[in-house]
Amino acid sequence: MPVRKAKRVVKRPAAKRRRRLIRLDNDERRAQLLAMGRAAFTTNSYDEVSIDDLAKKAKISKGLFYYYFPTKRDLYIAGLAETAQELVDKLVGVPKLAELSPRERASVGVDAYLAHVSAQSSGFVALMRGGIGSDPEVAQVLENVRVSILEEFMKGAPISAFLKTRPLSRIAIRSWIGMVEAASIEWLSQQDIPREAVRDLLVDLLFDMLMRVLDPRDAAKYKAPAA
Amino acid sequence: MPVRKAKRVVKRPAAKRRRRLIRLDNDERRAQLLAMGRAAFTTNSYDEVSIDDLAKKAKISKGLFYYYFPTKRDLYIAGLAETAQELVDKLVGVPKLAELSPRERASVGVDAYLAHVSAQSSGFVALMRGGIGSDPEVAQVLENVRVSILEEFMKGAPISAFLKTRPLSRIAIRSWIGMVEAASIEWLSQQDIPREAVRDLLVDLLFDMLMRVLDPRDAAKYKAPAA
DNA sequence: CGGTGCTGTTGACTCGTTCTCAACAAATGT
DNA sequence: ACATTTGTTGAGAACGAGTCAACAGCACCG
Repeated sequence: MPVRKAKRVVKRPAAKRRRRLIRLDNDERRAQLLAMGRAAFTTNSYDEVSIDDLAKKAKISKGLFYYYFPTKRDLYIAGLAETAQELVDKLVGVPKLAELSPRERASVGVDAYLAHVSAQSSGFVALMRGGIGSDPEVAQVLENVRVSILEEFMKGAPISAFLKTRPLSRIAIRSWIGMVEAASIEWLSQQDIPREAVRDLLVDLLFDMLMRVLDPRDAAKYKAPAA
Repeated sequence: MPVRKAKRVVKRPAAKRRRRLIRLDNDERRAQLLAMGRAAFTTNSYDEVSIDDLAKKAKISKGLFYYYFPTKRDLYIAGLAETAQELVDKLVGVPKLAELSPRERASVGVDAYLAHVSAQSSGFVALMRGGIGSDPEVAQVLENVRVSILEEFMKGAPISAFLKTRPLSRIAIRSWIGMVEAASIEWLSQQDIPREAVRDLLVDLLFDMLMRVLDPRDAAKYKAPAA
């Protein structure tokens, strides 16, 4: 019979006082870890965050972390999705959106977006920078935010119709979104610009863009004031 | 006396045929590794690329890699900088740029940019997605690209003056750059849109933007054709 | 031709990090 | 009292970045 590797002897030194386990409800613990993870990822980059540290700060064993999240990436993505959802919720919560004209709707929406951005600045930057380079799941989260937001505050305007009929308009809309994000980030890095100025510029350019991309007949409806 | 771990005996088995070393010139090897690194990072994300693998593919020891690059990050950044430089060079190489009107210059510049983007699609995407989330050096490389390009094909137009006089114009320009990048990425993901259409849209919107941000007196000079 | 010094090259090793797993303990039945 | 479920632990496997002392190829010099 082959020599089996000796079973590891788990000796429990009687002298060492046993720390009483703290047993939490499943959801609570998960929530705790998720919150701590989000905090960590907004202040540090992905690799800088170590599960060992996280577990230490949460006063649990590393093993327990993996009982709740299969991988570190899952924690990251879960946090990102939550951050993203908060942004969407904030915008969806804007009251009376449906009653306004397209232009007013866009203005109120962009304003709410910028308000959120400035309130959550570091969280927003963390969301945008993506953390993990080109992870498809991360990209998906960002994609969902963009689509949700547009769908929401462009409801009523024939945006979805454009997307289908004119291929260029899809690019145009994505471009404008890219513009909003770039503007937000730049705006955060300067203190002194009033929100309304940024908002008006973005809204004006949105309609400038629509004018150039839409059928002339439809475009007339959205005619923007000249500069 | 405690049992000391026996010193590892470095035995050179006579039977084992010694592989003759391949000794390369310093620059050659560095170039080889950089090229392989760039290839790896354009098809895989930062963490997916392992120096062990890279060394294996280059048929060298891992130690040698670190003789040429102090860290993995350095390889990454060196590659990124090269990719970025290629983009800048391409645009700077556009002939007779100085002779054109601002609008034509912008148009030619954007066109060259888009041409490069479509030729180097995966390289461009790799450049934009940044790989490492919020690394300051990576951000610096991207920043340099943007500034160089703008400086180059906006030479003559009072861009730098705007940046100083009107705080909003800084945001406006960054926004437009964000727009160009977003448009490029979206354009790459659709096959069927002619380059000229994207180019014209971007240029038109650039001047729409200038109209809204500039002093009315200056703006008159850049009046864009209506949609 | 044999030394000598420089430099490209090796491979084993350290260290840190993600992720695994069998044993264990606290609650919850029955 | 005993059994079951499930939150929890700690050791360690697996792997990757980065280090280091020794080594080999080559040019130069006598």
